[in-house]
Amino acid sequence: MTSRPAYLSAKERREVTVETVIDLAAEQNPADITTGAIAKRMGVTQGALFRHFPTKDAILQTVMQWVSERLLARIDNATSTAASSLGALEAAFMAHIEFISEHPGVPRMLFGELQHAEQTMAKRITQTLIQRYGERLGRLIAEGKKCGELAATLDDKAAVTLFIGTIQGLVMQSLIAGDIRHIRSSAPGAFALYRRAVEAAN
Amino acid sequence: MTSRPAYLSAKERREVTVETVIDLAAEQNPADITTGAIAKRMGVTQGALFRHFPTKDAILQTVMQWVSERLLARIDNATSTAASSLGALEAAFMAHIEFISEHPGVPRMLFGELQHAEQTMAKRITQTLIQRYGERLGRLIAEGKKCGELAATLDDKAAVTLFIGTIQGLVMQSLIAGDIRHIRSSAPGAFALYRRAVEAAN
DNA sequence: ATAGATAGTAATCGATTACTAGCTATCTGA
DNA sequence: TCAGATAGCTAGTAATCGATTACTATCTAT
Repeated sequence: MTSRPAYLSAKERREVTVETVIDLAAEQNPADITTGAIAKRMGVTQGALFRHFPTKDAILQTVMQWVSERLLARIDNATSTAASSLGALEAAFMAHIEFISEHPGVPRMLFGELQHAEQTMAKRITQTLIQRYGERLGRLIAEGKKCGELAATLDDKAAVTLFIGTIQGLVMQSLIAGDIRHIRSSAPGAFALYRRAVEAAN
Repeated sequence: MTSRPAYLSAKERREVTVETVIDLAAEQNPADITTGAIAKRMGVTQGALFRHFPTKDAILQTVMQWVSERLLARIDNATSTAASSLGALEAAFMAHIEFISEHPGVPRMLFGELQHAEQTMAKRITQTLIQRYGERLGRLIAEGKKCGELAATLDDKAAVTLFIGTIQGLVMQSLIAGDIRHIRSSAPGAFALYRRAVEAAN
């Protein structure tokens, strides 16, 4: 029986903090997540957080960085094994849905960060994430048009926006239903519609 | 030169309060709108608000009620004059975009309310709004399928979700760009894609 | 004109927030 | 083993928030 150490290293504590914030975001409004709530969930006093992060925004920065790396890695991994452009888009779509299913707080934090008026670092990281995400999608779409799989007349930017919007619609629906699990079962039908919107006529 | 009265009636003050909140939501995170900020914008002290509203949530309730009535009225008006189901969907889409252009804070407040974990009255009103909105769309879609204008195999619920998602995607794009004005010019292209997704093959 | 009703002010309250200082407990490496 | 480094705790701070109270200014109906 290995007893876990009473103290965590700085690195471990930071990792646990990130996971805790993401867990909390799945249960409550990200804007209402206090440093006290994070600490309580970790079984630590509130002041202890500030041994490892200078400010609360630094915590959120780290969280969004974590999200950014993981999500983009999943997308890259999913699209790399696809045979066609449309297949890659579908794989990316499903990978994103899978990621959200595992971390339901992520889309809430994402949108929450974008809402801020001030340019916080956390917001900047979030904007960069979506920008990179959009670039990857744009590449897939351009590729699909070139090889005739997608409609030649397709508006690339609109196709990217619709891709993100399709996911966002599913997220919103699950927010209203109050049950994130439905997002997995609704995802194939949602992508089928997206496919119709972008694919070439046959 | 008509000088406006020093005091407003209770009714007028409530109306001004609603408009002020919607204005503020266009500029900052709805979650960060304080009673002090609302009062300051109105040129009144913070305590004065509580002459006309028992709590802050009562203010937000009134705001969401205002949004609900106005938005649904616009949708109903837009769809009533349309010749076809697809035309009605397009009219509803454009009416919604127009509403958002006039009140950029509205989609932010909507999403913000849905984020809350607790079942506040303001959240309940927001859920009802989206439910009614969805019902109207569902009726248009079912009608379009019956008359052969939309694909017979179309998944009704997915079509409703995608409609809302398409708008949500435009909102998100404008949040990132930091400029709500682009939503108007991007809207036609976005709806063109939606149309491709739902219309019957020809 | 004036009395009652109502709209707004000034000041303050208690609760909550992010953050900090000073101390203690635990870990780690020579 | 033991000393320096580090993780965590206790107990605060100042600032901010929604809400209340006691009072004043303005409006309105007779």
